[in-house]
Amino acid sequence: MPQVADILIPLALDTAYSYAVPTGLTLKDGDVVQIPLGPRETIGVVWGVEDRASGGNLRPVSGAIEVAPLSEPLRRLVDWLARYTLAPKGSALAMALRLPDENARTEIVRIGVRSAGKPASRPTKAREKVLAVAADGEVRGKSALAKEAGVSLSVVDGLIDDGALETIALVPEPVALPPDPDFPRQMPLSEAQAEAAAKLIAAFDTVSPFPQMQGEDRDDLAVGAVSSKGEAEDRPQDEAHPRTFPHDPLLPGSAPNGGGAALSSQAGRGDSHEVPRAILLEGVTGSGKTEVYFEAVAECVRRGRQALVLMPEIALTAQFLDRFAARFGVRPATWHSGIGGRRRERLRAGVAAGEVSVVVGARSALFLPFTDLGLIVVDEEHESAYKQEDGVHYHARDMAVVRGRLEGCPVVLASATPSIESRVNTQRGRYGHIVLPERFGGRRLPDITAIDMRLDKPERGRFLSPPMVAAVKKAVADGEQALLFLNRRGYAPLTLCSACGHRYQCRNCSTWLVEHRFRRALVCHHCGYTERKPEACVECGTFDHLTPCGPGVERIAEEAAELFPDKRIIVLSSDFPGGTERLRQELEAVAAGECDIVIGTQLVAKGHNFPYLTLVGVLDADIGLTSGDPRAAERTFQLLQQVTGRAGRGERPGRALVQTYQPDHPVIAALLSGEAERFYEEEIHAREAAGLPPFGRLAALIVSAAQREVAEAHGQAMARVADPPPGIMVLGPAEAPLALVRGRYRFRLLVKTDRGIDIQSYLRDWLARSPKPRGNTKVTIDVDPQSFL
DNA sequence: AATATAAAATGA
DNA sequence: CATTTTATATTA
Repeated sequence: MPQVADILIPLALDTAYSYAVPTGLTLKDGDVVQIPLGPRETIGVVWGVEDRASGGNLRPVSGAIEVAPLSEPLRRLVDWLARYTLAPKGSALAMALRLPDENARTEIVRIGVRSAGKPASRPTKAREKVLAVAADGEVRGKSALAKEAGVSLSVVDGLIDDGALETIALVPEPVALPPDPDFPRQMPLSEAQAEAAAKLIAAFDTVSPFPQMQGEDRDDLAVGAVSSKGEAEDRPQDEAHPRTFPHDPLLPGSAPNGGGAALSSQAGRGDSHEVPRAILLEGVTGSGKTEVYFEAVAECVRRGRQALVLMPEIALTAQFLDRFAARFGVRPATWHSGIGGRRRERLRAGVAAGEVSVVVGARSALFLPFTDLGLIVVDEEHESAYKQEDGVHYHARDMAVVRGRLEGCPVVLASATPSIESRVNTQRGRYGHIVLPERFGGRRLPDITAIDMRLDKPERGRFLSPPMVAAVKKAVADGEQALLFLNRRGYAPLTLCSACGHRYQCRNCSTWLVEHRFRRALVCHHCGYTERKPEACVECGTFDHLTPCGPGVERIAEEAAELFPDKRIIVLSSDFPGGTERLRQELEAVAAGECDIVIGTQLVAKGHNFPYLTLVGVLDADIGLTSGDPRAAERTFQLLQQVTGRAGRGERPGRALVQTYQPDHPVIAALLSGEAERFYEEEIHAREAAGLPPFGRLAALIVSAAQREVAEAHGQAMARVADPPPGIMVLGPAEAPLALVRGRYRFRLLVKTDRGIDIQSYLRDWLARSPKPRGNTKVTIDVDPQSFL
């Protein structure tokens, strides 16, 4: 019987294409094959094979490619991802299968050298130094040998020509050395840590393994799928998303025991005996969460299975890798966007072969071809960096929960400041919850005190209030480190001419230009537009009347330098002069105590630990509280809790001072009292009272109008949704100003649907049926289905 | 994504 | 009307 294979191609195609399987070729699901597509050849993955006559008009599969096939859980993850994010299946596949890089194919053989045992014909001082180093007979890289001997490369080359050194092809170093789960640890776990670790380890035996997953479970893998009414929201409907593949247990309607009708949204929900989909590991800053989940990683390795630790890219620091090495004896294999070429391919191959047991990586590591995944840890689970906002829109934390269920392995979400989603999920019993309420080693959390800026005013033109100045003065006098936190890059967020009142604005974005004094430029933080800072006002021509309004970190540095002239001050922000490598070095230097006062943006709140830091001064806690973002309060609270938590993690106790104009604001009050729980309760209630779900499946609908004149003719550049289509709830704003972004007017609003429909095509159809706007306006819709509220 | 085809703009 | 640029459709 001839065979037909359904091949999914890693392109923006939503359906698999059928190809004839040539006689003599055996294919099974997941195999990677080469296929003709139009006039060219590409690769694809077998998504299904059927015994049937091809009908004669199908093109044949060209051949199989000798790489590890995609495992069933990974294929199901692709299906799930595509459906959940409304992305074409092929695009989802492209996350897990990248076309083989031609550069990576050609193996680069590194040449090593070692002593040939005979002396140099004409010995020189430099040559002797090299031979002395090489005398041990070890093989070294050429440059490594030259560096060790303190000579230049040409000396080594000369000795090779001379015959005193012999060359040897280096075996490529392994992508990762095996971590040792029983490596002697330097610091014993605290009682609380040991207890938490034991709970995590117990989870290895309670997760439901993959083959048993069935019934309502299948549909209910969803992670962010709870509305205010607590009903499932993301149950896709068959008619909106016709099934293409013969057997896909994740899709409703294909269950052996009755299909879609049995998929009650109530079934299985809220059952306390149900196995949790993930475990939230919540530990205050300094509680040693990492050490706790390292124990789960160790247990996973002991069981011979693979572990994946996801981190936001910025948190993948040398500091973290060293902590890993202190526990496991070696640094882990790492995966992030910067890893390319051969290294990337070899790591993939190592993971697929099961040789690499632990991978620490950024969100894209989620799609690595693990053969036997036994644990996923999502560190800093609240981080918004887990959201991919271009291409396929997905949230890596949530997809980690999905992959964990598909692989039948525990998923640990770790954070000091968990997201609202995870809190709600723990409240509802969907996620387990382990709490570490106290710091490791008996250290205390920093005392947080507010400075009411209405009472303690800074001097004119200054931004540090007297109590803040006094606290910094005392800390540095005692030889301690102080951090002044202000989440604003540059010198001043707004520049105006005091002669004519002209405000410098971005020509693309309707935002104010931020002065960067070091660079002598005005910069738009929205689109990156930069112009030289003018000598005279561009509007009225007056000299010396450009006035900076408000502070940025550069301006604070200026003030601090005047107040503390003999102290070492450093400014750390993402636009650090000298690039990321220099920035990394500076962060290390600060951690080593080579600095007295750090002035930083949110960059310093994440990833790095500063053991000498005892004082954190938040210069403006109110930033971000008034923005239109519905998550503003949550984000601000998390950021402030993270940054104040930097203090006092070393020997000496820490404290934090918070400058604010609204000490009674719920966010500030919660921060001061340390009552995070209550804050989140209130936040969740507030959202429900406002008719918003605590979170849900949302789409941001972006309407772009092509022409400025037309947009402005339409009622003062305001756009509105007069009549949303049924099934779509507009969360707001119903009417909003058009923002000019890269030459196009855009209008962004949040919509929500509780139906399993394809939001994008649904809205397109609705738009096509709506009355057309006058003039030459082109309206397009772009949907971002992963913008969780 | 790569390629084919259609449509629009350019130019003598 | 041929040539070049740009937008849109197709790939099994």
